[in-house]
Amino acid sequence: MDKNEISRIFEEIGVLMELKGENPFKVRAYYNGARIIELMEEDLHQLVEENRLHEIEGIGKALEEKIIELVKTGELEFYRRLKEEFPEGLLELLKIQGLGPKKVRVLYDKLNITSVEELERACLEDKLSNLKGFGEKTTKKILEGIENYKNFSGQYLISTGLAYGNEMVKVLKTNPLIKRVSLAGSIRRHKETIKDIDIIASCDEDNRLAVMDFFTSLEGIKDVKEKGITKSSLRLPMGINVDLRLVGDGEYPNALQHFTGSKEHNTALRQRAKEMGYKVNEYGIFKGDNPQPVKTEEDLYKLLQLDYIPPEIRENNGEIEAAEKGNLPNLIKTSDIKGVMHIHSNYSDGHNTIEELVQKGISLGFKYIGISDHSRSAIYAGGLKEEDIKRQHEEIGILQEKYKDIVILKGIESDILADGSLDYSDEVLESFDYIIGSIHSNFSMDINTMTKRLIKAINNRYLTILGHATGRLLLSRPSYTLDIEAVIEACGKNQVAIEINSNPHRLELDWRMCRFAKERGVFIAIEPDAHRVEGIDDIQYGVGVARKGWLEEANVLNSWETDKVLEFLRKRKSNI
DNA sequence: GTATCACAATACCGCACGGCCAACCGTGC
Repeated sequence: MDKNEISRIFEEIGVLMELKGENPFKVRAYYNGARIIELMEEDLHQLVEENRLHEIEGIGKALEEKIIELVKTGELEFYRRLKEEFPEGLLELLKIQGLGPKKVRVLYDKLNITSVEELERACLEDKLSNLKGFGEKTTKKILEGIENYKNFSGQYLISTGLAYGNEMVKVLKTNPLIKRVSLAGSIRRHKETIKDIDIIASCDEDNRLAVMDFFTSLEGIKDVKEKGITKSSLRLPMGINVDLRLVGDGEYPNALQHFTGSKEHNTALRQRAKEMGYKVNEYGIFKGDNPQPVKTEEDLYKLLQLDYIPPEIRENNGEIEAAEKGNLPNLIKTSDIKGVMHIHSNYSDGHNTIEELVQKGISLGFKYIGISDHSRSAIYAGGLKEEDIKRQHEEIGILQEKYKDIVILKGIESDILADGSLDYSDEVLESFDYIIGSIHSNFSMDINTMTKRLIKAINNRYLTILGHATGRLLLSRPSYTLDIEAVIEACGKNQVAIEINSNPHRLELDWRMCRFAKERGVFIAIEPDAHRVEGIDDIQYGVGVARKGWLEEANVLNSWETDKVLEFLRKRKSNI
């Protein structure tokens, strides 16, 4: 059993214990354990072999025993028994906004509600208002939550898709019968959320059955939903479906192109092919009945007299016209990133010391790294008081002496307060190299008040970067209401950069707005919002969003050389 | 359940807000 699966089980144990009403700290120990295992760099099996699990902070005797049982037997008696105490549907109910373990428990105990459908019916029949702690407003709120849930159900974050998808592809590559294999579909296009994992592979016709046997008997799958010689579908324990399509190697480029989509892109591409006297489908490209020789996806686009269109921008947003004219953007790459500025240290709610973060930056070849802890109003996150800031700046000074190959910047992630002001006096704000401004509280404002609040912050000369501009959390919380276009325009006018927050739950500024920002001369900072060293690797997801938004090096602040970035920060601050 | 400078007993981010019910509890950041 691999660490992702063990992490998932601990997470679920945490949820079930909350339902049971266990001691909240005990519950947190399991959530904490799940996170530690997920982010662990060492080999879990090796740690079990060497009996070294307890050396990890946060893993005590009880969790150690459970991990060992899972690794050795693939099962966990404690988990099995815990699961039996509640019907499976209750876990789904917890995903509904406004419903926590306590309320779900009451719904189950008093009304025997075990599924979202039953809950919806009970709300519509007004059965909840008789329950203690429930009233008219709660029912209304739950119904809204259900609506929201329905829009999100069956979807997963791109990070989840990539983690499992890449692993699947890696395993398939070990099979010598498979000639070529790749992820396809929305994962390959780097959509922020995905429904399933699509994989395309090629092999000789005689080997199809053997390859499908291999695929459907892989370790760690929950069940096989369908099995054929051209398509098989299976489900992973966490619920996500994986489809494998198997074609001959000659058909591979077309199949890959076809199943990468998007549907809209393919429709437009087929239309173009038709005008040129070709026919394109998932099996090939034809002139009359004659298949045209195509060895790669690149060949296919070339035959249609187009530059190669990267998968991320295949959304029928003008990419075909641009490819025709040779005007495709030279999309930003992860290797272009020269530093990051949105990182939390253990001064606030981050896990690592500044020195550890700096060392990680150096190991990634960064030329600069900025520390931006939470500001004083973010009490839940240990926001920095003025004396903490002084202490932090002193430490950064000392570290800068020690590490000469990287520039360490003094930043802060300042809360944008309800009235649009930043979280410290001008004198304190002046002491930072840059300031990221983000909204963390008072989300429910009408569109005008919220837009004014943001624009007031953007007009403040100390604000350098607007953090997670719309506050959405993918698959759980919609953006707050704001006039995003007005906000972007204000950023352009003031030369305030906008962040693409690379945390897989955020991934905003949304790629759909990136081109709007680009066209208005707004610079984008692709930031990890890391709370521990490993979190910095999340920039890969942010880069995916930037690519989807047609961004190039010139648009991305932290792909610039150090001098240019420092100049940008200095200029902004002195712009009175 | 974990960590701890008391090895048995204690602390573990802490506050705002909304809603139900009348002073608080659950949810969410």
